[in-house]
Amino acid sequence: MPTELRMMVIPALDPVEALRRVSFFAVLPPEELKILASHCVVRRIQKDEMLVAEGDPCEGLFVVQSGTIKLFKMAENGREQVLVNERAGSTVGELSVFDGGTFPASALAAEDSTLLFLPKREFLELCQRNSEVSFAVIRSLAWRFRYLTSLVEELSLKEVSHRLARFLRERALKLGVRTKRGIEFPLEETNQEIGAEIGTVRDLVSRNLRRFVDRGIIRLERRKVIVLDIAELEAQVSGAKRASGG
Amino acid sequence: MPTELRMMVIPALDPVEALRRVSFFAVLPPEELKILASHCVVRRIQKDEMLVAEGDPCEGLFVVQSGTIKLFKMAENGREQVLVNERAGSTVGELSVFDGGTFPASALAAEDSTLLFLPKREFLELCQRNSEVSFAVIRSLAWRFRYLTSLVEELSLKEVSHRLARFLRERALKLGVRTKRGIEFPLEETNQEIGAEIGTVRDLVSRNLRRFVDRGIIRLERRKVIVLDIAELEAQVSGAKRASGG
DNA sequence: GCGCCGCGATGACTTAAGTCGTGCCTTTCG
DNA sequence: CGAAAGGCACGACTTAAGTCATCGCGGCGC
Repeated sequence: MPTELRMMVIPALDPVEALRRVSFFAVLPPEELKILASHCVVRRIQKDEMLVAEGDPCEGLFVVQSGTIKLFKMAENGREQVLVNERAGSTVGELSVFDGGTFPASALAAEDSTLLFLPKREFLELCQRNSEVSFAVIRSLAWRFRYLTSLVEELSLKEVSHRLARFLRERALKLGVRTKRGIEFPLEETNQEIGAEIGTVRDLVSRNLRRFVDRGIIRLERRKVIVLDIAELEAQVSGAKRASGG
Repeated sequence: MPTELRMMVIPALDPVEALRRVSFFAVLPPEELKILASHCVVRRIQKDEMLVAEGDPCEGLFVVQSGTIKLFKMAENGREQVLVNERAGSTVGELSVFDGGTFPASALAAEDSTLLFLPKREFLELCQRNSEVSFAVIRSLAWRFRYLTSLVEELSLKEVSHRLARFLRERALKLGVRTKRGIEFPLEETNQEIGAEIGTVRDLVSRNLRRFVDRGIIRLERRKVIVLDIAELEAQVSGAKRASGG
C-alpha cells in the first residue's frame, strides 16, 4: 500500500463515538461522554511502533479507536508470546490504572492505529462517581481473565497442532466464506505472527499447516486457507497431550 | 496425622474475622461485617474433595477461612495444570459472580478446609452500595491477572528447568530457614503436584531436581531441600528457550 | 511382623518441539 | 529490469519433553 494513501486511510473518527464503543463507557449519557472526550488526547501510532514496554509506569488508559494493538511478552532471545490483540472498542492499561502498578506486558501497533489517551485521574474519578462503570470494568476484566485462563490451559495441556487447529477454526468462524470448495479465508498474518499467537515458532506453524494439507483437512493457495473437512478440524482442536502419571 | 486429631485441627474461627482477612472486605466497619457474616453459610470440605467443577454455574462467592483450595484445569488424559492455590483470606468465584458465567476452572481442597459461602445477591448488593469494595475487587482481580500473565509467559517462553527453579526459589523465600548448610525448607507436595503447578509431569520434576543436585545447586534429604547456591538458582530462573526466528 | 500401596528414582526409549541451512518465490524500490 | 529483502518451504538434525517399566523405600493397616 503506498504511503500517501495509508496516511489518508485513518479516519478522523469522532472521539465520542470511539468512547461509546468501549463496553464500560457505553452506559454513559452523551453529555458525560463529551466531557470525557474533552479530557482525552488523540494519539496516532504507526505499524510496528511501540506503545508501551513491559514495566513502564502507567499514566492513564488507552482506548483503541482504530487499528490493532498487540499485547505480548518477549523473551531475551526474541521469541514472543501474544496475549491478546486489542481492536476498536477495547482498551489498554485499565488494570495498571487501578492497581497502580506498571504494565504487565508490552504493547505494539500491529497496524497503523489511533488511540485516545485518558489520564488516570479522570478515569478513576468517573469510576468513583458511577458504580455502573466500575461494574462494567469488572465484567470486562472478567472476560480477559477467562481468555487468559484458556490460554494457560492450551499452552500447558495441548500440543502445537491443536493450538493451530483452534486458531484456524476461529478464523474460519470469523472470516470464513462458504464456497463450493469449502470454507475459505485469507491468512493475514505471517507464520511468524501465527507462531507468536499460538505459542510456537515459524517453522512449526509451517510444518503443521503442511500436515493438515496432507491429511486433507485444509488446502492452501498462496496465503488463502480452504477448510475441506471442518469436522476433522474440530476434532483436532480438542485433542490433548498423550498421557500422564495420574 | 491421626484422623481424630485432624478433625479437631480445624478451628471454629470467627466468620467475621475470616471476612476481614479478605482484601475487599477489610475496609468494612465491624457492624457491616457482622451483617455480611450472617448471610454466610459455613462449609467444611475434606482434602481431595471437589468444591466446584469447571463449567458449573456460580451461585455465590466462597471465602477461604482455613485450608487450601486448588484451582486447576484438567485434560481428558488426566494431566492437570494448577492456576493458583487459594488460602485463608482469598476467595473463589468472584469473577463468575460478576459476569454471570460458569466457573472457568475446577476447584478442589488441597487440604481439609473451611469456607464461607456468600450468596451472589448479597455480594453484588454490597458492591453496589459501597464503591470502595468494588474498587478493592478490581484491585484483587488485577493481582490475579498479573499472576496469570506471568504464568503464560513461563509456560510459553521458559523451559521446565527454569520453571522448577522459580518454584524452588519462591519456596526458599517463603519457607526457607538459613542454616550453616544453606537455605533449608521442606517440600510439602509430591512431585506429581509440583509438576501440575509448573506445567509438566512427575518424571520431569524428579529428573530436573536430580540435575540441580548434580550441579551442586541444591541438596535433597528425604523431602527436604537445602539450597547450596542461591545465586546459581536465581540464574536458572531467568533463562529462556534457546533461540527464535526473530 | 508382613504385605500392600503410593511415591520417588532411574534408565531406556519415543516423539514433539525446536534449530539450522538452503533454495525459491514475492514484493519493493532504485 | 534487476537487486535486495522478507517470508515460505523443506529436509536434516539436535534436544527437550514426555512415556514406560522397573526397583526400592517407607508408611500403614491387619
